[in-house]
Amino acid sequence: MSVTSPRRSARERLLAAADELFYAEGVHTVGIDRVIEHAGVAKASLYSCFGNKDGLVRAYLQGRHEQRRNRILGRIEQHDDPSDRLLAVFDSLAESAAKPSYRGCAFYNASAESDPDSVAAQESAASRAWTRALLTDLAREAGAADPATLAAQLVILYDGAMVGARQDHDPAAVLNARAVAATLLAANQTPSRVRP
Amino acid sequence: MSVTSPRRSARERLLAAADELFYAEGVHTVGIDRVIEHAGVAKASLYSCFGNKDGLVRAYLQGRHEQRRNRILGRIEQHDDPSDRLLAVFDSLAESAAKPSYRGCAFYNASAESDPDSVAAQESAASRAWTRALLTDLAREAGAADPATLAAQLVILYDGAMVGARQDHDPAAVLNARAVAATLLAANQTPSRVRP
DNA sequence: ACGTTAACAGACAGGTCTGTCTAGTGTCAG
DNA sequence: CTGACACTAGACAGACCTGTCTGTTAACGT
Repeated sequence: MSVTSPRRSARERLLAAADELFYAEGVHTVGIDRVIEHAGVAKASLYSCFGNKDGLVRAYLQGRHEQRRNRILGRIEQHDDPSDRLLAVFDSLAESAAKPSYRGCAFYNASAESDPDSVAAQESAASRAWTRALLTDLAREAGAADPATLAAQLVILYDGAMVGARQDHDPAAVLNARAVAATLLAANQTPSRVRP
Repeated sequence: MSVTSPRRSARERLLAAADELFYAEGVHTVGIDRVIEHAGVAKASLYSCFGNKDGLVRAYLQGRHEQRRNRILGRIEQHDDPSDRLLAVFDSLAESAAKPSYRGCAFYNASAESDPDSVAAQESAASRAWTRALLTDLAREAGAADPATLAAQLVILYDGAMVGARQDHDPAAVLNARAVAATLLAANQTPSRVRP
């Protein structure tokens, strides 16, 4: 009884270990043996839970997507003003990029080491489609004259901020991107819809 | 006689093969055997020319940097107007991203599969520093009020365009980034310096 | 003619990686 | 008590990867 379990299940420990190691060092660099050692789990448990390494990679990326989604939606909900809600997406990224463990976009990193039709590419596409749809909705709600085009520009800023913060070891790129996003949004808003 | 050689040297063929395979499939995924087979070169020649695989990776990335540098500078020289010269950096990227073989930034891709103090990370930092300095100079010559800040924003757009064009298989991201860059430049230019 | 140099082909060692398999341990329901 | 279940430990096969080594061939300068 007490809590659900005195020790987390093998699956949970494997996912936690994969999340940490794959993100820090890359899905290709980190071998199965490293993951099971870090998780304190037998190899057979890994193959019983996830089938093969690709299955573990997929679960790792899906978990990353869900975490990111929850962080962003949580940030958005803290605001009422439509412009603030849109910019909250960048605030969420700023928070992530400020952590010492930040290593850029898990999806891009994973697909950079894999072939174009790999699990990583599939999950990356899904995650990008969600982000783009979210930004399009937020742009529309903020009164953008052309939500789709503005969202495309915001995606570029978001991607560029992720890359820059990682490669230059400097989260300031996210603040710069947020500032440009605010400028673009203001320029794109239909004046008649602006409330005093 | 005739041309310099009836056949390119082993070093040249190795670099060409490495450039093609490493860029298309990743420095980690592609093994030494694949490279020498594709180059039609003996393994001993590779180790004689480059010492080890890291040496080949370094030469591959340095070659990529030089090619990119030449492409960009060639584009810039085609223009006299300072704003056009700055935007030529994005035109050069648009040309690259339109090719079917485009796979994003070779430096980011290579460093995504390697540890933070690897050859890839070093060459990536060098290449990024060059790009940032170039954009700062071009921004200054175009009359930007704050060349350093504008360059930082342009780097974000450049990175974001590279990532977007790759992950979405759509070079339109570069055109969007170029449009935003033109807007930022116009907003940042000191009006007094504009010539009629 | 001769030595140097660059290049070739390919075997080999030593290591790592994925994935399978055997065998044993602990827990819990009925 | 018993059987199902989840898990552990670790050996193993087969593939692949880097780097070394041996031996051969061809061009070129002196």
